[in-house]
Amino acid sequence: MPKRTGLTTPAVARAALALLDAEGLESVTMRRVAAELDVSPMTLYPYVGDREGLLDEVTQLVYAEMAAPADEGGPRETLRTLMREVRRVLLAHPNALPLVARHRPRTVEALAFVEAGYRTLRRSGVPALEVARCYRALAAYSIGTATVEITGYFDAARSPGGRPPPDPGEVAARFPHVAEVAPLVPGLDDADEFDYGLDLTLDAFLARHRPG
Amino acid sequence: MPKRTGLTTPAVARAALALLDAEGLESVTMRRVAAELDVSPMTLYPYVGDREGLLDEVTQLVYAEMAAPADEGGPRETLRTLMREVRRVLLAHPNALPLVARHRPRTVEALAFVEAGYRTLRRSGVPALEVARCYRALAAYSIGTATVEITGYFDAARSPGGRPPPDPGEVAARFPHVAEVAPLVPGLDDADEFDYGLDLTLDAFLARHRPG
DNA sequence: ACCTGAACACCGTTCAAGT
DNA sequence: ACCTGAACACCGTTCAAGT
Repeated sequence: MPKRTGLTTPAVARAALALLDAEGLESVTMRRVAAELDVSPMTLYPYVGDREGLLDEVTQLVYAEMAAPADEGGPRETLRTLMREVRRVLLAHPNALPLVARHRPRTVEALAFVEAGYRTLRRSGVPALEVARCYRALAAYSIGTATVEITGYFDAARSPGGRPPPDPGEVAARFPHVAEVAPLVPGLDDADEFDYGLDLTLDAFLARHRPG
Repeated sequence: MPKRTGLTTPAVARAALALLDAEGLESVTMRRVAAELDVSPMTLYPYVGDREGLLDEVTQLVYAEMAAPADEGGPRETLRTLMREVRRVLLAHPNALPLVARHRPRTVEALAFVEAGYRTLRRSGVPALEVARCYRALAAYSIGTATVEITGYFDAARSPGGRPPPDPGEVAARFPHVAEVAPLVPGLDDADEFDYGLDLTLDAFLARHRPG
């Protein structure tokens, strides 16, 4: 639809992604993105619909960065490679995590990666309905583990505004197991835990569908 | 610290939670919550620090609604009950999901539930470090599955702003497995898939720590 | 000590107008 | 047809002032 500015939807999304990576989600405003592109804020609307439409386009760019794995080796290895690629891209765009959690892959560029996952499972003989279940579970796994890792869910330091935490002595007295175990959680290695949980899931799933 | 208004931090958080449930996260503004309590916006600041502090307090209220399970039966049953309780509360406050994803349990009221989970595993003989790993994995599982379920991640209808989706014919031609499998995903039963994935994880985890 | 009003520096989006 | 400026109805937060 546009002409005079030479703008395109992906160009707008790319400017927004750069802003997202550099300054965070709350800095991705229609006005800031427009300023970055040297146009008036209202110019963006025909290209992206509204702010949430822009954020969806940004999410599609992130999905498009996930490279489909080569289709060699067993399904277990291929899916592991695929899931590590998801983790790699999400860690490269940590501020995009809330967007990935609410916009699924939709464009041709983004769906190539999804196709690879479905194809791997179907070719190894898993029925279509079971592939759907596995895909849903792996999507949840990606989002959940990335959230825990990226937000620093268990990092002690984060106490964002509000009241100070309750007296540690009181916590220790009332919740002895929290006192014992909680300090161990932030010391876990993110990559190790990712592989650990993924292997549990993949092993259990593929065992149910072993040919014969 | 306050006096003349009779306000307390939990009272402010309760007003904010009511607004969150009724109108969504973007309606939970300092000005709206203050209006609900018939005070000036600036009155809230001593009670909650800033907006994110208020949202953290709201999150603690949500965690506090998760009832600790009775400590009877095996760890598998107790953890299953506990995880279903997490799901129940998150579905009761769907708009709180992004908050749960960035604020962990912190208050005495919220930690009682966490203590129950740790205690169950420790009492059944799992070493503390392994309990930490299991807790981290279950937190990720809760957040991931709740995200997929609550946001309607796979529902076809959601196309939030932006361009129309690509031509379905083109998608089917280029991505035959997407065309075959993707329509099956939204038909899955959320509760069934929750239990399915949870059982996979718990079975695999507890098998590694069976006494003897 | 506790609360507030005005002000500052922002938002997304509508709408009428410009080229 | 494409782009824009002004305006509307909001934000969070700072600060000086009131009681």
